[in-house]
Amino acid sequence: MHVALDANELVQQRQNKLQLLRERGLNPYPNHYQPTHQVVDILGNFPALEGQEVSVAGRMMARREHGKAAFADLYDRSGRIQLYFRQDFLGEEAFKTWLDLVDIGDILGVAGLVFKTRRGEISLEVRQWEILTKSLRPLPEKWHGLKDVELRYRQRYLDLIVNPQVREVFVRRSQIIKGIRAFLDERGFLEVETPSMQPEAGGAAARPFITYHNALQMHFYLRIALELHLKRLLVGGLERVYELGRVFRNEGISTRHNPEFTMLECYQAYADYEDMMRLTEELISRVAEEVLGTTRIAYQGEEINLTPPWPRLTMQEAIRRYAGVDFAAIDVDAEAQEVGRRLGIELTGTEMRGEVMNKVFSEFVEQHLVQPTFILDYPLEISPLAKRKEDDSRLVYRFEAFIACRELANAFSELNDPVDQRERFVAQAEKFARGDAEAQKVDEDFLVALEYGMPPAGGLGIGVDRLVMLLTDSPSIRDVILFPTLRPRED
RNA sequence: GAGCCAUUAGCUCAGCCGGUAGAGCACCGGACUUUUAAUCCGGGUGUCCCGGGUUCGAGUCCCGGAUGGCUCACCA
Repeated sequence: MHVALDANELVQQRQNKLQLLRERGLNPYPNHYQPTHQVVDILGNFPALEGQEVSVAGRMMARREHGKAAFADLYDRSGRIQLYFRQDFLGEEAFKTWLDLVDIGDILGVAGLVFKTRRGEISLEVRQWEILTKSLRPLPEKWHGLKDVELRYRQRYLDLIVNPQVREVFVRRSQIIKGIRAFLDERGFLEVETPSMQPEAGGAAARPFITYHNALQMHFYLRIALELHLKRLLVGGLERVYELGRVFRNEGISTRHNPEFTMLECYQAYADYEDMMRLTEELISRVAEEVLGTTRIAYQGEEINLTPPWPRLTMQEAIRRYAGVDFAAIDVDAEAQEVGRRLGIELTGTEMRGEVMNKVFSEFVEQHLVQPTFILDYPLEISPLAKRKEDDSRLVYRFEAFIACRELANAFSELNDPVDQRERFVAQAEKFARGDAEAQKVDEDFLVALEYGMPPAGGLGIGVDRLVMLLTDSPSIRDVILFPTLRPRED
């Protein structure tokens, strides 16, 4: 891939042209160019601009030669405009130089008169042109675009140049994130930033990345969640906070998992998980409405209706419905394992009741949750940071939102009892000691914060990349991350 | 981490049963002053992913490796 610059003839030809430009006194990399218009301004204001002189800057992407005249396509960030070059308008020398020394892919500034061709296309009759950047490598083909997915990810700039749909996805991603901010800001949430490098990685069940700080002579973990620091801010009285932040999980890569990804977490004092359900469905439907103009979307051929309210189903009901077993009647771990095995689930024999429940859920229920659905009341064993239910101490006030069979949001009434929290951490630490690399450890610093008193609160986490996938109809998370994690290529 | 698939010109791809490398676009030379996948004439530009092996002969068959994709595992 890292072909030496002189490796092939096409590059050599361009380098020769670069040299010739310099010899003719043209700077192939000038410092400055000030276009008067963007392409979209010209296309959108043709009646007012017809016959006027304007200038635009952008990348030349196609050329159609006709002897002593030629057409070219110029793209800027707003769109494409056709350029018309004529020898008798430019003079023989300027015309020939453009013809001989400018290539597809070069970045140009052009000034000329706005007109419409015989075929009705708004175009620019070029009176002056200058090269703004000489391109030394040939671009991928215009008709088929760049298809090689490996090149698309490794050289995303090429993907963006030649595949216009790709740009659309990332424009939309930006709009989605802006929409999330606007929604939360309106409701009085304060956007904050918390550390990415932490002495312990907590707040989720995941293996962390480790890094090393030289001056402090110690290891840090890259965060796997935003949770524990945001809750410290509730203790501090901020009451409504959110962070849109990158988190890092040292796990496998798939169409739904990138090692670094973007999470939204928000926390609201004096709210519970019911409030967070309403917040979740309002947030997602509102963002869809803003970005797509509708809450009825298509994802990979499925019609999905995001209009609130979304149906709610407890995890036990869902399992009863789709797997035909009733965990409410099961109390001991061994009995739960027996039920799991009968359903064909592989178990090691160390699973607790709630862990079996979760496996059964994943295996039998998730595949049915195409339309937005809240699954509520999760087992306590797999929810060490959520508040215990008052009417069933085996469960917690927690829900996940599923859309298109995928977990999109995870939320709960936050556990603020420091004694209970310590016990949960200890249980997690025991699992870690038994070899569960994803279990959490006791976060003493966080416990001290809770001991000062955290108000009752609801918290919500949303996988932003997965939301963007949903709203851009993208099948892979790599389609919504500009530079997804890849193994570096050895040469 | 496992299974399957892919890797051939700058890009998109073909290449049969093993016989010495092909197309379109791009590019180079020529013609052409309103074309738009411009057109017409001429030109193939290559580490067939890498390394071994089998064979008279390997893009093709076998083994190993690299990278990527999909599925699975992992991801409460």
